[in-house]
Amino acid sequence: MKRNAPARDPGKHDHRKCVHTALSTAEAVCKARGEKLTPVRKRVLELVWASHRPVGAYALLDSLRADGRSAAPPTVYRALEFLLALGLVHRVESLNAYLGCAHPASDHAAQFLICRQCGTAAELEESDIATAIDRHAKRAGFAVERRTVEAMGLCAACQTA
Amino acid sequence: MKRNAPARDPGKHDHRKCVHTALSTAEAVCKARGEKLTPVRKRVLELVWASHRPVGAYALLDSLRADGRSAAPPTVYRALEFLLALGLVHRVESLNAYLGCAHPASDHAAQFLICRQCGTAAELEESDIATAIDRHAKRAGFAVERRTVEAMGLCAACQTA
DNA sequence: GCGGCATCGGTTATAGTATAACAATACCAT
DNA sequence: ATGGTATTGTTATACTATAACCGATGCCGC
Repeated sequence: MKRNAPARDPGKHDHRKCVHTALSTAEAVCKARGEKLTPVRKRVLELVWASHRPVGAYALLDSLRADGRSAAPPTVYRALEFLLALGLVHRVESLNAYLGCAHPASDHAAQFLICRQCGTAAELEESDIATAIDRHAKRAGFAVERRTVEAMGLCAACQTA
Repeated sequence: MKRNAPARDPGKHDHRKCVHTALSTAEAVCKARGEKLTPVRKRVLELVWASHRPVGAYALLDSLRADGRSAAPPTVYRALEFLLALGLVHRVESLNAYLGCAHPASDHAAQFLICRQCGTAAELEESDIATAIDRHAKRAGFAVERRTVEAMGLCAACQTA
């Protein structure tokens, strides 16, 4: 699997802007919730947003160390825990990896489309998927609290290639 | 989380029969596909079916060793790989654990309802959930190959308790 | 200012999950 | 019996995650 190319065709979006938006939103979310976006947390968020691919915790750790920062696994896991709690990043269960959240403002049920070829992940936020799950769960008497929905396959670009 | 009680109210189903059915079906599936259900594989399947809870690979390993069998991680991972390939067990991504498949005959898209209290997992097989995912994926130009759908929450029994 | 408290990050150690690589064995077909 | 293939044994190691403890920092009330 290719993992080093840019996450999307660079012609198709300004990734710098992408990251900048994510960081600004994060500042706003933290302010609103009375939480602090410390340098470590901010840097981890920035690193997660460095691509549109889910990133492993240890890859983030390596990047922190490359910054010259003293870091150990708890450093990155604590930052991720914080960011996850605020909905600023998602965990991709089927990859044990983390992804920047595209819509952190809302307390949403997200779904992911993960390309097995290029590794990019797109985030959906379709309420009817969540609703369908909840409906069948309810029929079984089950009270849903969290949903994990991840589709593996090929993105548009990798299908043609 | 309670993890030692029986998976369901023992009055509600004959679990011995449950396991027996799973093993017979497995024999049939293997025969039909020209694969061998060796003693290790059969035993791992039986252990996975010992409860209606997802079981970790290392718990299976401990059980194999308790049998007096010489076993190491690859022993159980190879058996699981085999059983997964035949659709006889599922992997629950959000728990890194394995669950006997309730409907191994069909090549189905399964969904799971996992109780965070008692640890039991119920398997659904609702085509409309898969269809909803596929529909939104298609709109994004994404070709779905596998879906992971796992709902965490409280089962009927644990809600009343 | 000072003490007390809470939060955060650093550090070490360890738990938990999974696979690579190679050796030995069992099984089957000829 | 012989050779080939599938399976299992064995050792080592990689990858993912958390526990526990400590020191630094900053804030708050007095």
